[in-house]
Amino acid sequence: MEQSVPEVVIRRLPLYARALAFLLEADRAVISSFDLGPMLGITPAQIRKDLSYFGEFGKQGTGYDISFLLGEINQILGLDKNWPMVLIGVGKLGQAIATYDGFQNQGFPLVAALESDPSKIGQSIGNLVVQDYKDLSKIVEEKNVKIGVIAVPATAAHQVIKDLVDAGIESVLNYAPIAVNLPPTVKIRHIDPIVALQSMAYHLNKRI
Amino acid sequence: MEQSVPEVVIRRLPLYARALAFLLEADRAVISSFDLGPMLGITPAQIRKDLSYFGEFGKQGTGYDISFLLGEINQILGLDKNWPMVLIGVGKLGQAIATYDGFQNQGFPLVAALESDPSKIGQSIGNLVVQDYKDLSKIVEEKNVKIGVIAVPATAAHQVIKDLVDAGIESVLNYAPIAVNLPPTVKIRHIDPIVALQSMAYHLNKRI
DNA sequence: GGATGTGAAAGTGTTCACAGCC
DNA sequence: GGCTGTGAACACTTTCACATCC
Repeated sequence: MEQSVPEVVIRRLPLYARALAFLLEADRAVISSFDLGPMLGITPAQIRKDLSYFGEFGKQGTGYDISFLLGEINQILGLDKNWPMVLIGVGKLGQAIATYDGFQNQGFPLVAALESDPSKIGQSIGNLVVQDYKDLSKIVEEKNVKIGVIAVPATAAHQVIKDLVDAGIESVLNYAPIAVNLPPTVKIRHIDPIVALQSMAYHLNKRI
Repeated sequence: MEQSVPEVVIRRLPLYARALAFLLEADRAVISSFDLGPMLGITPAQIRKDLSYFGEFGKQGTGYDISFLLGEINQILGLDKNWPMVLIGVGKLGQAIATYDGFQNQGFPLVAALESDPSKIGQSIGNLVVQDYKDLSKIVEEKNVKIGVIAVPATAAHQVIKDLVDAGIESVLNYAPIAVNLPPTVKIRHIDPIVALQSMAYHLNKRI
């Protein structure tokens, strides 16, 4: 049962949740680790091991009840709750983020969009009115925000991350092309297509 | 010297390259692993170990010549070359991708944008004219494309990935919310902010 | 029979610590 | 003195293989 759960395991849980949601949608009721594994490119043993960190969810000889397991994973991840987010930066990228409805739909609604450029403050994007970056702390506190989304230029990103942490943010979704050193209490995930491409380029380059 | 290089190491090289480029921009000439590590949240020992897979680039007592090391890493990753890419899907996300100039600037130019929706074929986005998805293989061959970028809905993504592989694509940058099982000769990287958020939600949820 | 859950084994990746060099 | 490069030690992750249960 529950010991300290490896970070890699936590990163795979969302993939399980998504696959289970898909199967449920397709009216499947039960799935075994042997059938789920190939769908995700993960070995059946790994799926079973991963789930064993949190409990015993399957039935021997049968597999996992999809609806039940999905509910359990959603609860483990906290996806049964809403996690309001604040967006920093409403340039081109920030606007794309603000008008993407996937965040809202998946329980991660943007509740504020902040900018320091005065010419942008007061503008509407999506269903938000752009607010002054200076009000960050106030907004984070008032709306009980734990997640910050960074869509500012690389040059500004380090300062913004510092400010977010000072304001009490505990998780950062970072679209700026930078690396950072944070206290382990603050989690960060980088959305960085260039870095992704560069690591694939290595493999392409090898073949020549 | 060079043995088989762990995949994690290859994924860190782009971060080293970016940091070195930044330092070079700031007119720094030399850096030690002890100074570079904290910038990236990576231990100095790891940086040295990573680089040791490819050769000996530093000077004892001094550190690394930034310009030289950057050049070496760029060469290892193949960033001294251009890697043309083909985009599949020109919906909202596809359009954002097509008009983002970072790909072009970093040596990953989009050379074609494909769609199967006839109403979109012929439209201009960025500096491209949307072409028929049916011509995928032809375009990949003619323009010697090795990288495909997927910006289609989840429901279509599996088929598109199959088609890309059949057309000879070796690397996939996937923006669709799916997981896949591919032969190890084909590399894939997922850009998936929801999955990133969900794994952070776990840590937020734990504290409650 | 067919699948889970899990210790033990194998395999990877990271850190240590120090000889060697500038 | 200061820093690299690297075997060896350690830590973490995955896979195996099997007892257990439906």
